[in-house]
Amino acid sequence: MNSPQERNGGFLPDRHDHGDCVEAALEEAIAVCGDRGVRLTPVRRRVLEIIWQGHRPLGAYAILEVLSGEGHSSAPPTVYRALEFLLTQGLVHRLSSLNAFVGCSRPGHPGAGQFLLCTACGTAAELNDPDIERAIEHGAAAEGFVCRDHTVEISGLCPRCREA
Amino acid sequence: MNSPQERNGGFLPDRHDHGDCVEAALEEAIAVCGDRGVRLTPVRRRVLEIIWQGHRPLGAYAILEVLSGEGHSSAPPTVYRALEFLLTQGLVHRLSSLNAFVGCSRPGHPGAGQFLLCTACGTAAELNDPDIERAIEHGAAAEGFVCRDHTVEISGLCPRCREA
DNA sequence: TACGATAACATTATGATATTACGCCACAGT
DNA sequence: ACTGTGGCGTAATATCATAATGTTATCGTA
Repeated sequence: MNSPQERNGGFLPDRHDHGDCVEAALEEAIAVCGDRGVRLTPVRRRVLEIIWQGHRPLGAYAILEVLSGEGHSSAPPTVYRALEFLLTQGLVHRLSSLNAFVGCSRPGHPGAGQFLLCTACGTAAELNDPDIERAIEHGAAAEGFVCRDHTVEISGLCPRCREA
Repeated sequence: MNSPQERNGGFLPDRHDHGDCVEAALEEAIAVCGDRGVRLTPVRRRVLEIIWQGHRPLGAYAILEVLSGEGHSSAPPTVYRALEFLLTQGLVHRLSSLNAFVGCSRPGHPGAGQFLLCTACGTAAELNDPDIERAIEHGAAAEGFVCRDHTVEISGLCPRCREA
């Protein structure tokens, strides 16, 4: 287990106790929401769980399918509302190159993060590399541009797939 | 006018001869396609022109609308096929955070570039900042990840909008 | 407990983006 | 002229996301 500040962002070993991952993410989400006085309702909580269940980005309609299969009467707005909440609270990230969502490994922290997306196995890893952030900030400033947000999504092969 | 190697990637002054921009982009595209023995057909050429007509990213359906308004009988596949060609030849870039397309300022060169997207006026500027590329490559390598491609899209305020 | 305000949610419909499938036609090489 | 290929037109459909409207749940207040 990593520190509570940065959990499971990187590529993980073949066998880790994934139940623990999900549980830890949930506990932290509960804590974050509690601190902020916002409500992690059952739907929101369940969506977060579903997202954490894989270490790979999940599309909104894939989440919807899981929800629907559980008896929750659900339609797209249900999922998108939950996602919007989770995004706002920094509990998940949106990957625009995949139109998909992934759990945030540093909830409660600012910053957009950078993502490594394996095109072979679909897993995602989150970086929070200050050098990358600095380089971006610097490059933008050189053009007189003020950064508000950034999307950094790197596709390629993860350590495991690279060998195979 | 900039060098033929890097044209109009950055934010431009209020009044520049935009007809020249478009014309130069087209000439270079013709040259690149000629060198490679691929065909810049009328549809492809016209789509490239339309994209270059603004310095802002344009959605596929916006392009389609322009084409349709010109008597070309067009449907989504027409545009997407042209875009796919232009992307393959490195003549345009796709901005996944906007689902939109923008002319490449360095056609014929490798690399994905980085983009500054002004949320106020909608203009886009392309960077090709080696420091950013290095930082990304380095950060990825530290995770044992092999980069194939990357998406770097920075949203914020361009120099002009920042003042207003 | 009852009340009113607000946040969360359900439902239906629709908008926006992108692709599949199929067939025709133009053009280059023979 | 024949033929193979690539490019394009067309219709249908898949995929991703939001608008609009009304209902239900929750919370603070009395």
